[in-house]
Amino acid sequence: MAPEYIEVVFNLPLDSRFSYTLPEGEERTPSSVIGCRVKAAFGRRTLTGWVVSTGSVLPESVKEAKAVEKILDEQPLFDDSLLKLAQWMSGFYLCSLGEALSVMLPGAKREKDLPPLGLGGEETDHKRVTLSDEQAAALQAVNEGKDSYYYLYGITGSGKTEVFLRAAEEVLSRGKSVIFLVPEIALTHQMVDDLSGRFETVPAVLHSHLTPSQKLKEWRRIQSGEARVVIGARSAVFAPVPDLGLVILDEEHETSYKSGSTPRYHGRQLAMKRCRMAGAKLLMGSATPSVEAWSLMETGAFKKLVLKNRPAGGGIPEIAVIDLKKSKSLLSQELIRAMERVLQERKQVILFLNRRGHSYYFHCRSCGYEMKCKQCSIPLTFHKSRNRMVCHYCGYQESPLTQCPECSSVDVGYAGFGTEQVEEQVAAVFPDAVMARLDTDSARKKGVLQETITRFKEGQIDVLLGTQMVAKGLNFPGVKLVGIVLADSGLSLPDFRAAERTFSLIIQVAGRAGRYRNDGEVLIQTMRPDNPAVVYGSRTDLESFYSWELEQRDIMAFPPYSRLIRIVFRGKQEKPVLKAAEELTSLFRQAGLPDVMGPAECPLGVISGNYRFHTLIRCSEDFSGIHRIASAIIKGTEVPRGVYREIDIDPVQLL
DNA sequence: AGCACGCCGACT
DNA sequence: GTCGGCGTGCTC
Repeated sequence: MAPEYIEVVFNLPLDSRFSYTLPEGEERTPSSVIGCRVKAAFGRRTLTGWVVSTGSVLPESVKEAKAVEKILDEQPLFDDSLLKLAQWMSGFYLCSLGEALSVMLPGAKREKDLPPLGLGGEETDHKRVTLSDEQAAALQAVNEGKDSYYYLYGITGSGKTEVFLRAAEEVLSRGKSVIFLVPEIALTHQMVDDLSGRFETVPAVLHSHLTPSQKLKEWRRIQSGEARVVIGARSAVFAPVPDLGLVILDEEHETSYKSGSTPRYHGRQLAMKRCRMAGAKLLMGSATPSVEAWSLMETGAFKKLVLKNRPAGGGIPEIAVIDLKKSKSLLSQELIRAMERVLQERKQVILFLNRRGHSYYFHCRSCGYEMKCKQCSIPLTFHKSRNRMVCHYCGYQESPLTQCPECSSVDVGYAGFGTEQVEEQVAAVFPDAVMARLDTDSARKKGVLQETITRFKEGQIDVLLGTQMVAKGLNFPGVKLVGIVLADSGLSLPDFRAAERTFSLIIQVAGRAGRYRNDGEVLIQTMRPDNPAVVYGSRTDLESFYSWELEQRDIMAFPPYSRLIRIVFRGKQEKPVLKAAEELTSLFRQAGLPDVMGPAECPLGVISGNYRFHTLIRCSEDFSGIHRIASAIIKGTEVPRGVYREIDIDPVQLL
């Protein structure tokens, strides 16, 4: 008997499917609309949902199915393989099927004609370079190997991108498609420029800043097989390519591959799963692999391919560590002298500052009182240009104090530093240097980012002062000196990955300096010159760092020697939040889960007025067994009103 | 997640 | 007498 009903899921935390009939006069069959969106009455409102299956019978409790108001798509948006992937996501990350589908193609509205994206970038000339021996060997290994997962571990400037492109060409020549993942949206444009003209098809671009109609337009171009190369950030791993041959995941170590909201999926994990389901290959790459990836290379789960040399020249820069404890100023004499030298040669300088918050706070010099956000538990950051104290979590602002509320001392003021203060000092020491700032604040204004980068590339700027974003994938030929103003600013975070992040930052930043020249110079200022992340980072000694870090992880039974399941509870009232956390945690313990930690206050105990507690389940063995038990317990419990629960499988941030 | 219904407290 | 608090239950 042909099925009569369509089964629909919604973007709600509900596990059930809801049966509907097709609208009056609909000529399509139920099974032909699987993968389409529908507009349907749901309770007292009308929602958009996804058709995920068909049915011949209604559940016992349902008297009569309503008809769907409208089928929104002519053709399905998801095929069977993507529905299966969504199903897997829902089970693994503990979200509903509707939530999983909604992150795969969020906010898509109606279809209309738009010019395809991906054009308009400057055409780079694609002179065909000859591959070095190790590039050729890596390429051959990927093209001809039998493994599913490949890792291209190569120093900055060793030509990873060229290997990626050749591997993509090979796959395209066999009539298959390629998904190319980059860690953030800003890098998609650069990658589109690099790829345009290189392949016959205009690459499709997918990321969360596209408008819904743009997104849908690209989605259709991919589905139809017109665009066989897809470039995008995390969510592009769901691109509906009909015949997937290869997923490339650039800068594998980047934490932006992990989603920060439900479902908290990891792009690398999904790429692995999708490749396995499609029989495709996954090619990852980085100069500083994540500790997990390193460990998987050692076990052979990832086929390790190494690029040791820089075909375009440029050596490993000289890296000097400066102990900032001995310096009175945040610009040490050594750094100032190095800058003088470089600027005199008319070469460029990048000054790198790790984070803007934390390091620029307002305090009382008599009693140590520190201004903190009343809503969040973190220190307020002083913004001199606006003379305001700002919370970087909730946006709360107030004026700086003139007197200490604790001890009434008037000896209060700001300490530590942010880009603004570094800017001031540089301006004082080098009044003739042209300086620009590149951080999330200044990049918020549209076009400022691109303009600054262009001006810097053209040599109109002498000193570029930046945060995180300067470290990533931007190539500046004129840079001779890179200074890391305070390398260890992340080390005091209560996070087991702090050392890994600091180390990878030093290596990535240092890679900027020597990219195009042999005489690149790197200065690392630090309060902890003896910390292994700093020591091994300054020697570019990756082997030693990973071996030391893996030993620490082993001792502490942290990933990759275990896997974590984190459950966060939050709410405006502390008591019910803690109570809910305690109840679930004791259920975990009663079920005999071996390694349950918590509940404990989160390192950021209050954010935007919400109290936060978390419980960690550490799985040193039998992850899937523990995952199954924990899932059942979580699904079998409810949280009271006003308390919110978030599940994070394989968390990367524990704040 | 919403949105309704429903059952007890202080107010024009 | 009612307006409104948020506990509980349901959505095909």
